[in-house]
Parts: sequence; C-alpha cells; structure tokens
Amino acid sequence: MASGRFAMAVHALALLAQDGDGYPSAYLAGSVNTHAVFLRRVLARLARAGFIEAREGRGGGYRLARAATDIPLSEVYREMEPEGPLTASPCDPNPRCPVGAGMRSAFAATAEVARSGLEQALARQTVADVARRALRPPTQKKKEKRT
Amino acid sequence: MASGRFAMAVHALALLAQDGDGYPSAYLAGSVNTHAVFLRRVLARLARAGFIEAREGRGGGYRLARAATDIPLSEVYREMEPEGPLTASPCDPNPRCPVGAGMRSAFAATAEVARSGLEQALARQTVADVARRALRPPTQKKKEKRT
DNA sequence: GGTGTCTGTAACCGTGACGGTTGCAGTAGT
DNA sequence: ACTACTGCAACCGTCACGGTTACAGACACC
Repeated sequence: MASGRFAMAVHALALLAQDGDGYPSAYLAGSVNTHAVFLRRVLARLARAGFIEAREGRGGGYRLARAATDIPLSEVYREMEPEGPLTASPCDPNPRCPVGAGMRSAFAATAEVARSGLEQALARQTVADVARRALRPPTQKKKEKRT
Repeated sequence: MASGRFAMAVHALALLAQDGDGYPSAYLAGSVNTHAVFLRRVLARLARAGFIEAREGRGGGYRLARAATDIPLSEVYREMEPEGPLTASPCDPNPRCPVGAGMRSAFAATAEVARSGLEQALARQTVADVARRALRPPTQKKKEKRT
C-alpha cells in the first residue's frame, strides 16, 4: 500500500515550507521529478485535509495553510495511507477452522498496535524538520548515533 | 508493499503454534484459505529464517523450530517485509533543486524512524500471543478501551 | 472582454507486484 | 514400488500505481 504517495506529499510540503509565496504545481513537479497532474492529485488530498491552500487562476499556486512546524508527519501519513502499514486480510481465513475463525480480529489488534507505533514515531517529526534536514547538507553523516 | 504476506505468515505460525505434530501445507492452506503452493512460498522464507522446520516426504509437514513465545512479530515482519512500511523513492527527486537534492537522505531518516517505531510495537507481541488471541472467542469485545 | 496562466478532474494506458494455478523433480515413510 | 509430502519453476489474470492527454473552470492582467 505504501507506494510513494506519502513520500511525494512530504517532499511537496517540505518544498512549500521554504517560503510562503505559493508555487505552481509545475514547479513542484520539477523538484519532485514527477508530472504535474499526478502531483496535483496528491496536493488535492493535502488541500482537502487542510494542510495547504490552492489558489486558482493566473499567478496562483499552492501554499501551506498551517505553519510547517505545526504539521506532524503522522497526520500526513494518516491522510495519504489511511489503511495503515499492515494490510489486514486480502483473503479471509476459513471460519470453519477454530484458529482461522478468530484470526481476523486477532490480526486486526496486531495491525492496530503496529499502526499506532508507526504513527507515534512519525508524530515526533514535522514538515519543518524534514525541510531543514533536506537543506542541511549531509556531507558528514555522524548524526546517526541513535539506533 | 505490505501485501498480506505478513498476515499470512502470522496466521500460519499461529496455526503451527497449536501443537508440535507438524502440519502439511495443504492443511494450513485450508485454514488460511489460500493455495498450498503459494503458502509454501511464504513458509519457505520462514524456514530459511529459522522460525519453522520442514520435513519432506510422506508424513512430513511443517513445525515450529522455536517456541511460539520466542518468536516476536517484529522478526517475522522484518523477514516478510524487508523494505519497511515506507517506500523511499519510486522516483528520485531532481538533484538540481536545493531541496530535492537533500530530500532523499532526509526522507530516508524519516523512513528509518517510522520502521523502528513499527518494529518496536511489533516486538511486544509474539506468535504465542496471536495464537492465544485467535482462540479466545471475542464474543464480547470490551477489550478495546485503549484508543 | 479577451487572453494567458493556473487548478481540478476525468479518462486512458503501460507497468509491475501480487496472488492463483499447473506441472514436475526430489524426498521419505510404508 | 507406491504414496504423500516439500521445493521450485513457469505462466497467467488482476489490480493498484504512476504517467499521459484532454478539457472545463477560475482568476490576473492587458
């Protein structure tokens, strides 16, 4: 399910965090290295979620609707990947098997724990953090003492 | 990326946790409600990782190689989904953009944090936990007070 | 008002992963 | 030898993803 949509959204948001002028989708697409139309599909979801604002017409473009420091990545993830990291059941288990019968709910609980753990980890980072890290040249990568 | 492989692996492991006789893939496939050959593709990876053992020939089948209480779901996840929950870069960002240039490493750090959070959450559950929960009839679902 | 620049959206397609299916070789009990 | 298994390769249908084109609506500028 993951599929780059989240990555693209984060990239676009970090781009918009640079300054508040408002960028057209063509410009953003140039940096993300994708196509403007597809990017707009992602941006439309971000706009619907209230992260960004779109101004139509000549001179229009996209701009952040909230401060970059006020957009935790967990919210972006939730918006872009509502199903969570673990696909529950592409095929339902056999209900006639005693284990299979209770398996769906048992796995759903596991999936919920996993999603919660992932979102808590993402909640500690904001769009501003990613934007700052992207600009900070990682010439020396001695930052990763924390495993 | 998720894609049910992890769910299938957990289901099969929970099934094998019932008792140590050894079950043929056809039996497991019956409960998981999939096909024996595809299940064996999953089981082969579990065997290579050392979670289960396969005995060929007549009367053979699969059995746990370690105690069910000694198989945390985080290890199973790592084996089945080595790429983690966040696909890093289906398309590389434009290196000529100052933000795009540092974006890959910046997002990689985010993805690493996310994967770590997810695995830590999964590390708190074992195959035995899932097996027990699957057998425990969820007639009353008052367990979910924790949001 | 007309024009050009933008977003919004629908439609279509190529690609690739995923899951299903068949077939066959190898192994081991009986 | 026969039978019941695993192991593995090959093939196929399906579907989400991303790319692409086309067009309608909105808005600034002349």
